[in-house]
Amino acid sequence: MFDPVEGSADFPALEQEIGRFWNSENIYHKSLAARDGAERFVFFEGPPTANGMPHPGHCLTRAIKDLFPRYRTMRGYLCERKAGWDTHGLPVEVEVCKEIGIHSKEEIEAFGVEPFIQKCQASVWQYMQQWERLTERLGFWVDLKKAYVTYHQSYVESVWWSLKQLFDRGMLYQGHKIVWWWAQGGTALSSGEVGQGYREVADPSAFLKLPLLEDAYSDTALLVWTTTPWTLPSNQFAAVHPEIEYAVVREEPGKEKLIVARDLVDCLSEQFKCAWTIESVTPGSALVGLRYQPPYDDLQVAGGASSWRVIPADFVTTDSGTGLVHIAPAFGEDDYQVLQRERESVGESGVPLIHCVGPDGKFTDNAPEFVRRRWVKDCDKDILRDLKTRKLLVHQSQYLHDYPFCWRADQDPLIQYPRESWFIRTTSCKESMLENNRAIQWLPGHIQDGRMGKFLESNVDWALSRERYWGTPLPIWECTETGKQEAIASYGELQQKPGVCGFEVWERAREANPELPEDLCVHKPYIDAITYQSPFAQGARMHRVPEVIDCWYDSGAMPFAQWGFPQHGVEDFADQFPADFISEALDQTRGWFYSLLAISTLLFESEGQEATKELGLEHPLPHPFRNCIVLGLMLGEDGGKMSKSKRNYREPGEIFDKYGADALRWYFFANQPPWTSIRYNEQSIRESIPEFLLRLWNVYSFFVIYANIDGFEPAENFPSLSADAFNASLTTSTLQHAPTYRPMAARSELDRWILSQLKRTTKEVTLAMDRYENYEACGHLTAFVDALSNWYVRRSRDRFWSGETQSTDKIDAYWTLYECLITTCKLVAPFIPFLAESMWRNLAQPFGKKVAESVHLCDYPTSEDADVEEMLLAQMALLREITSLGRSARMDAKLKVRQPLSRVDVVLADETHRGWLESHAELIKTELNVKEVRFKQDATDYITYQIQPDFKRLGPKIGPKMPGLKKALQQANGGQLLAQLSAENEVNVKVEDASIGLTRADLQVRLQAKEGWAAAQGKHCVVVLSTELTDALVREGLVRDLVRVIQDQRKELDCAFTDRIRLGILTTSDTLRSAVDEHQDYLLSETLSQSLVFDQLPRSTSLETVVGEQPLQLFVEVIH
RNA sequence: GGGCGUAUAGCUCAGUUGGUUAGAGCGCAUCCCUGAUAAGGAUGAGGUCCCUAGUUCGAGUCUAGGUACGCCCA
Repeated sequence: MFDPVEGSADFPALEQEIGRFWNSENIYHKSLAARDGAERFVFFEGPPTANGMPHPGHCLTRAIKDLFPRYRTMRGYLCERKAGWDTHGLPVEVEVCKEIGIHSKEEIEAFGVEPFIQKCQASVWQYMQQWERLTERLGFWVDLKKAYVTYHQSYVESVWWSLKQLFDRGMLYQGHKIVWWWAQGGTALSSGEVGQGYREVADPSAFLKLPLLEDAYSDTALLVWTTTPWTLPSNQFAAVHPEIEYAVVREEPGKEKLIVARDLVDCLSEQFKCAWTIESVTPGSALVGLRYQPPYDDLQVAGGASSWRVIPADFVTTDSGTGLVHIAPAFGEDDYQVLQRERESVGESGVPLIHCVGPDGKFTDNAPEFVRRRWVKDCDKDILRDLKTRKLLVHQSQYLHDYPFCWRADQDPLIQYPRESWFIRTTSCKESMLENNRAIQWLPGHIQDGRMGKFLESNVDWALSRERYWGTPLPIWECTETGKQEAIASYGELQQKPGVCGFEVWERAREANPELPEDLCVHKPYIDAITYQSPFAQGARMHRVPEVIDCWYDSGAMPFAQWGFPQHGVEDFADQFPADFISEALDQTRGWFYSLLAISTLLFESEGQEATKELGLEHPLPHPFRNCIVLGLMLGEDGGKMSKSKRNYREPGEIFDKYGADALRWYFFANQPPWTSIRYNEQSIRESIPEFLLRLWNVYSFFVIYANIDGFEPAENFPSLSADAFNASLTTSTLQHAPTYRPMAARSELDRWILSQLKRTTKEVTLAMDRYENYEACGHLTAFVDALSNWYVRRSRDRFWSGETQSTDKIDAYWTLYECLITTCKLVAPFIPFLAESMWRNLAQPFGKKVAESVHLCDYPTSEDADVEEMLLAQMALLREITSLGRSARMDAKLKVRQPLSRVDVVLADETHRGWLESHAELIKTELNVKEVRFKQDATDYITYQIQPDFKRLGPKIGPKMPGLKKALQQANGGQLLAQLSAENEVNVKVEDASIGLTRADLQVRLQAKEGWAAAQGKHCVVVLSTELTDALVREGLVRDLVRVIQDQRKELDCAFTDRIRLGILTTSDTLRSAVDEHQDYLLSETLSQSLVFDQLPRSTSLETVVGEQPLQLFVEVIH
């Protein structure tokens, strides 16, 4: 006996129960143990941060991350799934600041770095429970207990180790970086944060003169444009494009001359409402080197001789401005690079950075007196007024553009500002990164050359350091005397240093609070306290530099840091690198995907190869991952970004409770390829249930109901097989030992058909999944379940209902359906693990402990080509088309299926399968409720043949003659043409004076039903109905209709399937009465009636109704 | 402003190396089935394949330009 199955499934409840089973029986770990020693399938978990609520987007990521490891495990690979948590970074600090109600770095310092860090550590786990619940409820199998955590000491030390490698190889260096700076908060913002804060503002737009100091250009000034007047006191250069032409213009004789790009002369003079005449034209290159009078010369610096000159720059355009660009290297990325280049050409010390703004965003004492100590943006107006009085301002207006503000304090504009920063020389391994990138299989493919490729091409050195608190401390110690630096790879290494001290700060903290996690000892401020004797100078001490690192580096280091490599996990790392599969959303291209690639390439190539060899690693040029599915972004129900405040999505928890995790998973996998951005939509999730889950469930439930009624016991009298011979996944090779099991070849055609279909599906699904194409795989599964439900089961119902419980045919049907279901639940297990498990547990249960206790411990089905009867599949498809067309024709003629008809004629476009179809006339008759089926070859009475060239075949041969041929064939008599073809094998068609010889293969034939027939045409055939109704047919139809009414009534009366009834019919219709007389036996047996009278039945319910057009009163009495 | 992507039925989305009648599900309409039954099934209506130009015998598909939206970067 199988456990009875509910007709209407409660998937959420079922899933909870399965989840408990997995937990209590440790199924995940058993699935690993079962693959012990097998080839690995390596999966890396991109660590989410647990200090934000998980939302539907995370469900997609986690569903995909679950699908392929499950699939591969069933395919025989060992796939460990180690969870991970990203715990460092600014977002954590911001959360904590919010909690204690502070903002700036000063306030953090005042609050105390120590308590602040402790709060950060605690805050990291704020939403841990929600994450764990979601992970479990979704069925994402991942080892949460062994999760790697980026703030853990072992992780931090692993990161330190890698940074020391880089430092020792000169790949880690200090330099300046122009950052977006939040002056009020005293911190740089990451690009992501800056991106959030752009909004349109009106800034001043000023055109001003920079008078040239060269004799050859007396009384001439450069005209430059700026939208940030506050940067003018820091002006250092004026840039021109060497290949642009510049014009010297003058408004009227005697007045001063101006230099602007020639192409902009008209546009600017119009804007300024002045009439310029061009005096001369010169290429930009001729202007290079000219000295000019800066707007402010308060910053005369010794040795700054090369400043305040015209320099060449490629980024200068004539799209806006004047074609001459004011350069303030302190306040612009491009500008800063100009300075760097100048420094390279004249020697580092030659060109100091002109700079008169403090980190607080206020002018320093180097600035002109009237702006000192004032917030720079407030000084724009005063600076312009000052320029005006000095007659340097040519024109002034407003300029609308996007400008970034602080995302936390949206009144604070950000400014670009130079900061001392640590860099990783990623540009030195750009080529290797590109090479690695090419070795990765990206899905979708365009990421490779597109977003990732382009990003790598424009690679700049990685700005690693952050002037923050909660992050992996940069493990560099610096000599107080000489400034010389060295990198440290572990806490232990530090403890070994001569004259080391400062551990007491940590120890005191630990004493004061024994609960404090040990891991904090490698964090600020404790680590900062540790100093040691300098090896570089007698008596000097080594102090750590204050910075922490970019948390993207943390995540990119996970391939080795998750194991604590190289202090621990050397073998684990060797075994599980690189990854076979990773997946995250598109936004990780420049995030995790890049950090993985960059770190892996940096560490393990060139010099690193030596270390690689020493450590026994096999991969000289690693691509840290082989296959990467880049998920599309998930949008809210309104097509906009998902946003909590807009409430444009459902919480995952709600979805799980209402529809279940399988429904959500199937929606993700089967509705679109995962890389398209999808619109999260509750409706579609709901629809994935009847479309697939419920259909499968219904077949399963059908099987269980009847198997139990008929006592079908697959394990009954099963021979005792050795453990080797008995496959715990219940494959054919095992089932075939059952005494009543007959080989596929011996079974009926329908059985062979569905089993062929099953095997083909298995093959297609496997091929698709091996290519990481879940969407395609789901398509095949949907088609199979449809075939199983809507053709196999439907066509087989009579066999299951037959009274001969032990007939071979019936038992074949059970075995066929059983095998289909057993295999299907293995096929769908990676996709909808809960439902699959529930089915498996029940279906396999008769075999007891010999079978796998979980479907996820099974081997994935495989198929042999030889078992697929391709011909049969094609024939059955044609048969289904014929019945479908027959129904269509009936619909047109308004003849319902219950009304028997005398005949259908089927005209085939291709005669290949005619013989087979003729032998299946019986089936067509039943499906279409007709008395006779005729296959006709010549059917010109009701068919016209439309002949078209086979474009694909003839295109290359006849090319331009195609339209002519098409027309000629259209006009020809199709029937004749085909007749001629079958007689002579070739016909000649005249096209534009040429004659083209055509064979049957060169043509495509379409059939078209002529008007006036109840006919329907498909791709391969036309079905024509005989619509003539004889009295006998009408009578038969009436009885079938009557049967339906009686069956309705049985249902109304809550009859059990086996209840017998008595019938009474009162009617004035002779037609109906004679119809009933004629078909009485049929009527009685169909409705399980013991008797029929044309009279009332006293103790019964009655029903007034109409059958056909005949009114009657029906009496049904249930016999108890 | 630059890069990448997307645009196909009322909605959500497919659409193979270019092949001439563009598909699915939902919704809608009409109907069927009634021993899987608060399910199931059939049929139908519904399309300027974003626009313009080009390449080609042939373009939803390739090229160029444009429009709208999204993401990334500024």
